[in-house]
Amino acid sequence: MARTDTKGVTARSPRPPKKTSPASRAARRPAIAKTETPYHHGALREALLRAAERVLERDGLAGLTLRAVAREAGVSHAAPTHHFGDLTGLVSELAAIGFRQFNAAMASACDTATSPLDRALARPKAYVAYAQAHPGMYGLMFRTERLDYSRPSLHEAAESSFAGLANAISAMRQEPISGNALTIEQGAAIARAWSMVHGFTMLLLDGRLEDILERLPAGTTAEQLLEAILKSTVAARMPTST
Amino acid sequence: MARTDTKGVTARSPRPPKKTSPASRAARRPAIAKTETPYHHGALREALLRAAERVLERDGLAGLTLRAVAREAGVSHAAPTHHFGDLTGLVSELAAIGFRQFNAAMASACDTATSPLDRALARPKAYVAYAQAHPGMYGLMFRTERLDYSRPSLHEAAESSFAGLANAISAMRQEPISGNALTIEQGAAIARAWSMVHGFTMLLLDGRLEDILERLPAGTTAEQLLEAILKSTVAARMPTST
DNA sequence: CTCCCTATCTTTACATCGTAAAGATTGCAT
DNA sequence: ATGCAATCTTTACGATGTAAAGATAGGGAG
Repeated sequence: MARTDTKGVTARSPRPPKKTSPASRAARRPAIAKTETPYHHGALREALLRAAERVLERDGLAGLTLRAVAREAGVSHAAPTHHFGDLTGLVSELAAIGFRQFNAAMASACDTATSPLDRALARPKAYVAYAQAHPGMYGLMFRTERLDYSRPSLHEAAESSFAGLANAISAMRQEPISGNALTIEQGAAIARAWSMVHGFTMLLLDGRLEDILERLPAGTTAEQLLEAILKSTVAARMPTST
Repeated sequence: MARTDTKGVTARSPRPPKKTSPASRAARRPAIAKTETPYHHGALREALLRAAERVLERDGLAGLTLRAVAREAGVSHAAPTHHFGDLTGLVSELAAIGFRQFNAAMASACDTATSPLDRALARPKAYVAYAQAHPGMYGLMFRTERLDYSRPSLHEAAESSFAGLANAISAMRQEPISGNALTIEQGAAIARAWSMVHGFTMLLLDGRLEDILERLPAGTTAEQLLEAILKSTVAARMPTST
């Protein structure tokens, strides 16, 4: 254990001679064991991201710290710095992964839909389903102030997610959306759909909908509540659907 | 300055004799100055809450730490512990204050409305307006995992906020809402309204609506976007309003 | 009126975190 | 082969939350 950051070890211990003996590490890894943690990991960046996702799912957003991720990956606590700069960097790259997962889930949900009403319900339901399946990741994507949207990967993934939403609204209104300009009605339609689903998701993940759910007929699930919301909304807004 | 937590002072300094001389403090406060920080503050709890609100508005959610609040109030960093237990306690009490402010703002907004359409628009607009005027507080109330809703003050204030929402929906649908049971339609109406406004607010505070706003006709404000959303929603849902 | 008890506040201590800086190691180009 | 640069580890430091022990004062019991 050359790693100093193992949990529970006092950092203020009286330290040995100033210069660490160069032999100490080599002695433990005598040129035979390549499986033993080599000094140069080779693919640390990806390993750290995988570790971060594991930590996020296991310990939640609060547990997602630089040092915890380094521990999970089995490297020294300062190793992530070189690949991500700081916590914001790591978290932003992880959020980009989340957005890509999310986009993939949305796309596959749209494929399975047949009727136009199904198409209208499929996306929001997939949206909430993703958030429920990956609450930590969703929280990371939408609730963290420590996200740097100037990072290309995150910007791109989030932008793509937004484009998917705009396209869905465009399809539902049966009018094309010009890339750069929006009418106030189009903007309102997009913002409304997004606000509704995002708000519902946040309230659900925060347990704030419990008050409503427990007053509904016994056994009513969040999905059913969402569906009830969507159906009345869509019925009032879809053009001439029987 | 008997306070050790003044920013920028190394905590690891070689400390003087084990026992602090009891005269040191008395010498600086020689029974004359009652304005000089007395050992017993008298109303520290309220002073800490006021300080916390100041810190929150000045430095945002990230700056709202126990020690920062103690500094702002001019007491030792451990003083808040006695009154709030831990950070969750302080933050929860502050959130309760926020909910009460919020409820008051909503109530006064409803008073000024005249026409039924105004009544329908007044609440959501006041909701977003509050969040924009107090972004830190709103974030504290709705985005912090460190809230303990089992605290009576917070539970009560949040409950009252929810009741206000339910009443407004009840009035708009022109049907009374029985205290304990809800039909699925009623629940959907409440959850939809709340999700929409909450989601819009979150996205707005997070700057996620900028993408939409800058594509709208130049100079369109968030309020106008919200109004466009609300008008189409209400028009589709209000019973026989011209 | 005095004395002690208890609530209130301060000091001290420590584990943890993010981050900076310097040292160690290795791959790779020259 | 050799030296440079990228990668990883050590060390260090300020900040935070929280626990525990010490200091102070207000107020009731005698």
